[in-house]
Amino acid sequence: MGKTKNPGRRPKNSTDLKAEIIKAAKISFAQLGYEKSTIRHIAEIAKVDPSLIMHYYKTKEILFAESMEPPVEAQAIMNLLKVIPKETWGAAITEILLGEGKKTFPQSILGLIRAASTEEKAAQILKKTYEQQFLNSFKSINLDNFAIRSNLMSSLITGLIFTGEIVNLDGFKKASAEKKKKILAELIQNILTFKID
Amino acid sequence: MGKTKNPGRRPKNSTDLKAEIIKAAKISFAQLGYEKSTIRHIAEIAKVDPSLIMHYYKTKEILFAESMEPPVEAQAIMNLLKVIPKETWGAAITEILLGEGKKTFPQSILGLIRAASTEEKAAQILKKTYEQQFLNSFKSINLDNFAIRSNLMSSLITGLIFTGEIVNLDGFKKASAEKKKKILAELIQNILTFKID
DNA sequence: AATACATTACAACAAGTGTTTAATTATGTA
DNA sequence: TACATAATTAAACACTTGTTGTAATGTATT
Repeated sequence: MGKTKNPGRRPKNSTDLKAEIIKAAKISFAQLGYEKSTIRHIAEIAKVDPSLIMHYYKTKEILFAESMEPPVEAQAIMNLLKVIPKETWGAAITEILLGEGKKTFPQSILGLIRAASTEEKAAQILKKTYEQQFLNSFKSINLDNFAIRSNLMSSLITGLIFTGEIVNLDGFKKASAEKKKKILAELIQNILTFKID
Repeated sequence: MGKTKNPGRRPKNSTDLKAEIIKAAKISFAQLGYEKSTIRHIAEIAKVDPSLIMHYYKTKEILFAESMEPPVEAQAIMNLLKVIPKETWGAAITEILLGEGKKTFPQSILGLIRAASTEEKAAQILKKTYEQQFLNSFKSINLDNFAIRSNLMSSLITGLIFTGEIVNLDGFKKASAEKKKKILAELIQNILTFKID
């Protein structure tokens, strides 16, 4: 892996620098946001010449857009809610989000959140993500006040990631995996079932 | 208010451009974040020459720091919790946050949230704000798991503002003021009183 | 072997950035 | 009235940014 000092066409099975660039872009955008992620910096991470980035992706905006694929645990939630009893929703969704091995929320969404603050495009992707993930799911099972409840779900996830990863509050983060799950399940259950009207 | 085309010392009670600058900086940082808020743009809003900004505040970072005063409804919460019954906490805090005339969350905190994504300094201020506002309050009344619960409170506020103002989800925003209060009260009450251990 | 072409590198540009320097005007003070 | 000094501006500097132009080198194809 890495920079080849000399130019020239590479053999078919050499390192795919185009992929390397996207990988680097994802890391940089997630850590630094859009503006602070300079082409030169991304190039350095990918061990690539800056102009190579422009060669493959014509502009920084395109690079950004292509490195921001929305996370897709979407369908899982909808399918699940249809077949399990209401009282177990909280625990079930929690399992999707934090279950088996994942002790934190998906990293990809952190990048989206960070970038969304200043990049309209990121905000739009994030919106669509949440809508697919929650709004559509809740709507399809005819949950009352689904728009509000899905907003609250999105809000919960966003808030936890933001306060944990960006603001560096550790109250929730420091809790044991078990405790975290229990808490999250409780909150979600409440959001989905508390009486509104 | 406004730019005076000619240089020269102003009479004692002329418009205080220094204040005008901070006001413009707040607006710009809140709307655009740190990087996109150029000195020239801020100067334009304040109707002032860019170099005047550098004259009063030596660097952009200083200007940023001075325009980020933390919002201070802090004490109110703590004092309140001490004297009212547990069952009314949710409604009471809601009243502080959304009561009387304020139909949205304080604007100043939106700027902090937006900037925190890329500016460590803003993140720190936000952290301190939340700690003063919630953590200390909850601790002082010996609320069980106060660190977790205050993290959840911070998370709730952050999430609602972020999804509402940045991601542009409108499920919650579109609800009537009355409904909003009711929902917020319910969520807060749950966060503060649900059984953890 | 010749040629086309994909892949990379180097160097430079134009625009925008934060910042500095020097000059200009008006006020307060002696 | 004269002078020091605060308030403001205009112009430029040094640097970084995204981006481009051009050249070099290798692989695939014929």
